[in-house]
Amino acid sequence: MTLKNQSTCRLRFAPSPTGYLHIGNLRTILTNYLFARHYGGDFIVRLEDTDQARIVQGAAKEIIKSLKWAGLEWEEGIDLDSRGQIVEKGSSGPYIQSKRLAIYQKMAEQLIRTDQAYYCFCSRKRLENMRQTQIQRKQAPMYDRYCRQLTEAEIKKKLKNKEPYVIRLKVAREEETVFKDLVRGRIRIENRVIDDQVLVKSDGFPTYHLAVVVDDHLMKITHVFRSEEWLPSVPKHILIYKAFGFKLPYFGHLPQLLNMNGKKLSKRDGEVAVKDFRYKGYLSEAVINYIALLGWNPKTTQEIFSLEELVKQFDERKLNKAGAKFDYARLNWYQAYYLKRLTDEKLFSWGKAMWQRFGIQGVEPEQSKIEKILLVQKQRVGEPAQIFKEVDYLLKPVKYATDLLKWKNMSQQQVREQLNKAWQTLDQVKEKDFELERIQQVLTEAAAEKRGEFLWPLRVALSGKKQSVSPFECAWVLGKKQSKKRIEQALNKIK
RNA sequence: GGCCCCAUCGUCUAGUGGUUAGGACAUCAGGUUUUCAUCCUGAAAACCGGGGUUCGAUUCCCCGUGGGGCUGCCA
Repeated sequence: MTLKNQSTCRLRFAPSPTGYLHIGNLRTILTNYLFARHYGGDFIVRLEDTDQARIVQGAAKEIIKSLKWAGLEWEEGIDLDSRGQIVEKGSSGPYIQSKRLAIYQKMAEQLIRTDQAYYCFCSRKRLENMRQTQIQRKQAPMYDRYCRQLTEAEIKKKLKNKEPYVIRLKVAREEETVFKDLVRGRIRIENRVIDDQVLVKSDGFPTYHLAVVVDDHLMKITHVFRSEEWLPSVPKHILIYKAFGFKLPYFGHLPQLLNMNGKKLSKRDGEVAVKDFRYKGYLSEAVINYIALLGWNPKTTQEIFSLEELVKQFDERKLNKAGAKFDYARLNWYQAYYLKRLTDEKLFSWGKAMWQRFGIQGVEPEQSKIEKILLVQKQRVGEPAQIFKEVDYLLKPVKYATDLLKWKNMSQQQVREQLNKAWQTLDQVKEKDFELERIQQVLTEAAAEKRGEFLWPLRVALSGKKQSVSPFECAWVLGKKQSKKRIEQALNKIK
């Protein structure tokens, strides 16, 4: 039933520019993307800006940026040009719904001509009163179809008087809608629970229901994966498809992303915008890998997937039905995994941006020092935003209690001897040889059997901390001069 | 209220009409290490409940329960 080895499948992502791209939304997009790529089809990005009141300036651009950050590519739809302006590409456009109003109007009128839709002149007040009465009577709130009974003459008169109207779909309530969902299998809904859906609003804009059907048809969309909140709307869509005589696409309704309390993941649960993950330093590889496995898995024990690997292994039959809780701990594990494996080039460019956001105020280290810190810290993971703060002792002067220099029951005299030895050892390394490997080698040799006695005071002298990165790494990052100076300062403290 | 969807360790999940119910994250313990982290080893940890079908149900069916969603001139 789903096409295999067919190059003509076309899938889309159709965001509303009402806010930033939500992480749950990215997961849904990813499913569409993986399906399109796996079967060699097209991926399209269309803007659904039919709710004029809720449009947020700049949201569309931000959404596109998030998609690009995630590493997704598409052949048709809206995109950003080199100056960051929204442009359109592809031959099925326009891809912005507000530019397609004439199309929807024409299609809606066609439904009226064929007696499958009708004008409704009911005021919002009447609708609201009706709804309240129905709720009080414990009835399902639904339009009472008052305007279905209007005569031809009445309608003409009202239109002539420019009375505001909407266009509603005529739903045959005695029938039932049955369809096969790609994720959930057979679903049956009785039409008596389906309202005479508004297709065109009084401002002339289509509702989602009309626009999505018309556009998906005109843009030849073959498969639609979307969040399960759309499941109850499917009969409406199918009814519209049938009213037009359009061929149905395949639908697949994906479970939602939940917070750790099992509720729909929302802003209250922390930052859920894709751009926030990016800002905080999460790598797109980690985010993609993690969310791909929320609701889908390969049925093997493989946990690590690149985007390419996901495309290759994608199988819509392996999509899950149950909602998945978003667990930051697991995302962090992926983050650690990918951070460690970043090429130096990528690590440095990532780190540069991280320093700009989360660097230490009042300190402006050389680029090479930041790079050394990155190389050290990538092994130690933790919160991306803490990467520099965790090692602030390498960037700022240190303060510590003299006693901290003592390893177990060492005497001051012993500490002094060990620090002197460390100083001399480092002093003998030439400036140009002052690399991590060399430092580790000479210090380890100098320590011989007494690693604790030698390395602990040295590490404290260099870091001022009970817990820190290794003394080798401290010395390497600080450089020869700074390292010697810190050892001297430690020696002064125990005079 | 009505309708729809869902249900395996704390979390993401694998799996089967008969399994020691598997893996990963997190947790805990031990090891490595100058400390912390990493890393290695190990442990604890689950089939929502009740009926039915069956020689036998976590698995199939029904009913509950719980959770989620929809019920807008939002999407």
